[in-house]
Amino acid sequence: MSAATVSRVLNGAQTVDPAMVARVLTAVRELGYRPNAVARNLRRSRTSLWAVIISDIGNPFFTSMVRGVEDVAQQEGYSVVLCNSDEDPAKEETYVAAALSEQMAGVIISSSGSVKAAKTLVDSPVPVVAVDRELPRGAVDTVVVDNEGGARTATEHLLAAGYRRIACIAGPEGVSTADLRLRGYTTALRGDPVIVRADFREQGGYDAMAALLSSPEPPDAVFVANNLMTVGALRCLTERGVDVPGQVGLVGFDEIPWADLVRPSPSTVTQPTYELGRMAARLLVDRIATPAAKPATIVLPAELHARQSSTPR
Amino acid sequence: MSAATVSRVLNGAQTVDPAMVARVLTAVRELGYRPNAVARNLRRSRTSLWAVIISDIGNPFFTSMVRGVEDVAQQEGYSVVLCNSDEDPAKEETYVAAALSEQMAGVIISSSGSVKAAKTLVDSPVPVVAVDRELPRGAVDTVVVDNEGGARTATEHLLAAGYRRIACIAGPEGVSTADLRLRGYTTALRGDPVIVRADFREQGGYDAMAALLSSPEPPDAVFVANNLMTVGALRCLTERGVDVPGQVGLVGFDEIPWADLVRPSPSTVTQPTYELGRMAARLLVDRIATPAAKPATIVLPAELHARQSSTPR
DNA sequence: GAGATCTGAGCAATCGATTTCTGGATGAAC
DNA sequence: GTTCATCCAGAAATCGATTGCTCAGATCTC
Repeated sequence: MSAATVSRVLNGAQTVDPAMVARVLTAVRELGYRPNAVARNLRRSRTSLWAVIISDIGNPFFTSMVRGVEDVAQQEGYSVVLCNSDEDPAKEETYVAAALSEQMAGVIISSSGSVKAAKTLVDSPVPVVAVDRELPRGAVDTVVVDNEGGARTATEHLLAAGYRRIACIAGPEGVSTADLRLRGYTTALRGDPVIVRADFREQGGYDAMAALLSSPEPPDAVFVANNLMTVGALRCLTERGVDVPGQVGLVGFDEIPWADLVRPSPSTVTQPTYELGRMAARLLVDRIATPAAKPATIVLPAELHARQSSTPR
Repeated sequence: MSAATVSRVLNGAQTVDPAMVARVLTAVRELGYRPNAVARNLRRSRTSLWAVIISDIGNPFFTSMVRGVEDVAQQEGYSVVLCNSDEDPAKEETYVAAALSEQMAGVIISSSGSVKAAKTLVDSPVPVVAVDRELPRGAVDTVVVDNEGGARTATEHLLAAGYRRIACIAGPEGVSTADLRLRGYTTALRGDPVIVRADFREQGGYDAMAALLSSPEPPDAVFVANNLMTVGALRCLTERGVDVPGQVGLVGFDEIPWADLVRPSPSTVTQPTYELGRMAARLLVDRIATPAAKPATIVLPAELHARQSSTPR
């Protein structure tokens, strides 16, 4: 029999005689034949792979999000290729280039801020969805949480709890989540803002907290703009024997795994991370189906979980 | 000019005139030409992708390991496709089939126990490395930690600290790490073993701990066979107001992120997770270079980090 | 200056599956 | 009995880059 017939059988074409179908299937089984997906992709000029480009695979925020993406992908017949840019724009550009070369069916990206990578993506015909962080200057489908609102809520919560000198450990300039959370903080704050920029990593949070503590007028509370920096700040405080929340109150953005087992347990603004990934994947599915549709932006709510670290004074 | 010339330029062949090289390169730049990697892979009948099949993307153990794999991969010119089997043999089989169809250059797998997936892999020509968990019945390159030794050390540590009725919350039967850690525990233990099997997940650890506490003769210490179950056990203990280590001592296998911030901080047997991934990647590189070489097994040491949860009596 | 050697670019085959086109066999209709 | 529609399987083109082979033109040798 010919290859054409086999192909038709394996792709479920209707125009094959049942007896022939049976013959093909037994032959496939006996020979252990496995179609070459590379050749198929070339001929069809499309693949069934999505690239998900995230900026830190070690951050539980992203792993939960990826799970959301993955579940939808599996359901829709796609596989997910996870790319870890490690907050490095050069790595991000490499992965974007690879995704385009490999003719990926779609890209979901949480930008580490590379304008070049963003431009390459937007100029390409590949469907793109931005998740968690907006794509620099890109008019693409986007799923984010209400970063500004969440930060405002956190700051107002600290004010309501009686803290007065509230500092902010912010993220890197140019990353949309960092800037929006900072704006939420400054908007909510009465009095002068005290801002330390850090890098969204644990050590950065530690150093920023240390700097705040050794300033002439140390704050009586901090709002920390992401989970890893919150851990760093907490570690700094406990190492130096600073009483939390007695001497310094604390609220962090993003959830921390097993936050309830940490003492003092940190109050956090939690995001629906799984849902974030799920929505991004849904948008990608829609975009692939109708490439010309107008880009949508979905904003999901962030929620305050008050724990020990911000007990009212 | 012909496509052949362009191909030679882009692949750095020596047989092209410098003037021609320049012409090609400017043309490539102006047209924004991007080679189709799918076609290249088909022609060369190999790709530059590795599949890394792990059993739980939410477990920080794996994310750290993946980072180790990734760093070597990048260095060697490979990209990493991360596949999350979620401890589901069916999913694992799907991913293995996909990896073979897609002509992946290599596979690194932490088996969730599917014999079928293992057999498919071993029978295929694709280079395979097992990491963290041995491949069922597979004679392939393997990188593991000294699970039995680590478990023995943990148990002996509890004995030396004065605990006498030491129970074990073990992992699922048939998974090599679970069985070896259990053996280490029984070997080290003097007296009767008390064993509860669970599923390596948080809820499983919680339930197992609850069962132990409500038994007629509750243990005065537990050895928990992985990190997620350790968290579950700890949560159970703190929720019920059981003093740790006063009433019940605890040592867990695997590191827990920010364990030092948890109160009481859990003693753990830590593995060199990053190194585990790095070694697996190195083995894969070697295997790709010399497919006929004899399979190697590398055993890395596990190290006890004593913290508050196993303070001597 | 004739023949040998070398360089470099194009032609064409190739990877393996998909898909359009083609034609033989079968059956129905008149 | 002839014509025509239908069905199904095989032949062949195709996807786009790579690479062995070929050959024109340049360079070299004696």
